[in-house]
Amino acid sequence: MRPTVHDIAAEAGVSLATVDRVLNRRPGVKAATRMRVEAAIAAIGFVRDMAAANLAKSRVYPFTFILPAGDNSFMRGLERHVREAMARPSADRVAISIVIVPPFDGAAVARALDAAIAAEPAGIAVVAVDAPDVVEAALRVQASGIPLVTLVSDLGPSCRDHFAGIDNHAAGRTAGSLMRRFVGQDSATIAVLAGSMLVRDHRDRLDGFRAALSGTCRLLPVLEGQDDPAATERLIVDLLARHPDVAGIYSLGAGNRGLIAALQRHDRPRPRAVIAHELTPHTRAALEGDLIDAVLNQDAGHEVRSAIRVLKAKADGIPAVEAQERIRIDIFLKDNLPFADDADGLSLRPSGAASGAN
Amino acid sequence: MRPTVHDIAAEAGVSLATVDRVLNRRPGVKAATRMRVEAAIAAIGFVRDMAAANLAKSRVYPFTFILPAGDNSFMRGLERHVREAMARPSADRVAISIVIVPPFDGAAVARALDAAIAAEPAGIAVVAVDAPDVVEAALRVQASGIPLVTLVSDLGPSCRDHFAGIDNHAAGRTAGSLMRRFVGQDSATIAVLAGSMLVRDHRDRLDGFRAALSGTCRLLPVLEGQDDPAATERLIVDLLARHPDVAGIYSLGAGNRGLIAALQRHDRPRPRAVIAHELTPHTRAALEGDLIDAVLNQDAGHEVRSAIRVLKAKADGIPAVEAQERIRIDIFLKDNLPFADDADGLSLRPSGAASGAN
DNA sequence: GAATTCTTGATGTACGTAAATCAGAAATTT
DNA sequence: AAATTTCTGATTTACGTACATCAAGAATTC
Repeated sequence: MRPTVHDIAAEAGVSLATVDRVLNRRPGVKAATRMRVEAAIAAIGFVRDMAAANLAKSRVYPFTFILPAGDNSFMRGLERHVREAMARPSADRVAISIVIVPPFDGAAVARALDAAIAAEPAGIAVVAVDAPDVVEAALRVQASGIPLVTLVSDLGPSCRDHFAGIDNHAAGRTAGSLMRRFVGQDSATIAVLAGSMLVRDHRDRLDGFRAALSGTCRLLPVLEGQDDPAATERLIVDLLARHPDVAGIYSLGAGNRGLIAALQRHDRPRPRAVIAHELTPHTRAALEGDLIDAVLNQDAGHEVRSAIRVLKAKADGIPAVEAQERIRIDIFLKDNLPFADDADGLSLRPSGAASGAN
Repeated sequence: MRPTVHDIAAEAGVSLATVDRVLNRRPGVKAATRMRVEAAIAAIGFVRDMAAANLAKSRVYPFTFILPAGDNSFMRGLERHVREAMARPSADRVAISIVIVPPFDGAAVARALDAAIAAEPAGIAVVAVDAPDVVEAALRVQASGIPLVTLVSDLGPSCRDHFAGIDNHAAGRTAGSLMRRFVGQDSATIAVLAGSMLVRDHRDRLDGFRAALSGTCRLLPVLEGQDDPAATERLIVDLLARHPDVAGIYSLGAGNRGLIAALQRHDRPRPRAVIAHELTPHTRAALEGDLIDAVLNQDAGHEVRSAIRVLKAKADGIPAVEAQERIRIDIFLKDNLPFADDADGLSLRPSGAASGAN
């Protein structure tokens, strides 16, 4: 049996009330007595039963999640994972409210942050847009003492407590390495398709990609499709027409539907290597249909669960172990695809078994 | 506030005792009353507070983990993860005892299983050796009603309740796809290095690898190094001497130390593509030093946590959601390596922050 | 020495569920 | 109708912790 508070009291020769005062840092204990109790705690190796403690406290953690609207598969998958986390009874005593804001709209995110502050939650998670007014709002959040976690897309390290997302520079480097190996020859022509250079994660990926390829391939000017399927499709069709020698395409944003459509329409052999980001129903289908060679992915479920864990820890005043919350960069080929309802943004099944833990 | 048992009682117009009888399937409730209560549960959307329930039950889950001895980095990492799971206070009420048996020794595993049965744990996890006496012992475990999970290496599906490990055929296919892309040319000469064809996971990986490469490359006869560094090193040195044209090496077993040593000693350019399994300090160093191009990995921490979750579920009579417990096949290049104490088998740091959740 | 503060103990209630006991009520059998 | 069995209610204790209250002793100040 694990030692309990009673065992501490017996060991230290004090009453339960005193043990409680020490454990919960309540005033009214002489320094000498406090040390006796702490020695007893260490001696018998007591660890607080958090389940019982939370039960007694009947504590709830009200969290606010701010997510972008739009039909971006990845973001909708993210939202689904948040909703699953809300529904999951094991995710104890967290009460999440979701706020949806227009995509790529810094002002809207800033407003949502201020509204969240007013509601006084125990923590806020936000898919950030890297704009000055968002930074200011984030600083206001921190000033009001509410823990703040950025999700997927970061702000500067000084204006949030934690970033639950991947190292996008490393992701770009990974894409670059794969690209170099996949095209198989030096000085090949490579095209890069981004959503917008205004978002930090896209910029970071591009930097990493360039670094990994430096000197070995010829990079065409970056195409910006604004994550819009139609615009992206036009860009790619045009690219393929004007550069028949393109050996590889790296799509580092979310406009994969347009890319895939263009590749599908293309009548000549497609570029030797096509690498994209985020495993969605579309990229999955493209992988399976050999239109894409590799997909780099960040597991939205992990990110959401990690964000919740970190917010909880911060709310409890426990420092989160950063190393433990690092999000992996997954590489998927058609051969190691997980099942559809495991890791995807959007399940194609009707309701789908909740992908609870991992 | 979430509804409680009291709310059920009020809604159904029965007493708390009756609600308890229904919830815990105790006898002594008329069918009609039981249905009223169940309707009430559904109506108010009651979900049992598992934390409170376990507290009240003061239930503990004694589990036995049977792991192979030896200096195999992956296995030692696995053991470390089990010990971390034991130490973790959040992993509630599981009491794990670890049994170490000689590696590749079916008889020893079988004896350990029988000994475990005698101790009557709430569940057993075992790194299986695919031998007839192990199968028989596994069947005895099942006959005694104890849930059994195979870890990393499987037995037949009929003699265990669950397999906590990767789809090794898919892993082999993935390696094959990468290999084909990395060597970049058809009809290249590829060597395969295995531990032993007697273990199921190695066989499966080879099958998958062959399937992915079928018709495109020339596979040399499989080298069996018995996961022994010295023997493996000799095999590889000999291979490189006799087949200077080898374009790729796939190491599907655990003898990577020998492979790496041989590559290090090699004075001519190494084969274009070297792919290995399991991220350990050795393979990590080799990745970083460009001796290996890619490492396929199964996350030992995930596997251990998944095994525990499944055993717990089985012990509670709840069917585990198989899809949710599927273990990913990770692909690591030097560019997307996680930090050392994140996912590795063995941390090189002194004690290391426990990689608790994920 | 009295008044005040600080420290500690004793005790009780609460959280949501489990589990046991005993007493009735209702339904069934004789 | 009586005896029996089956069902249901009421109540209590427990799990491990949190938290509040009251009283009493110890230490401090005036």
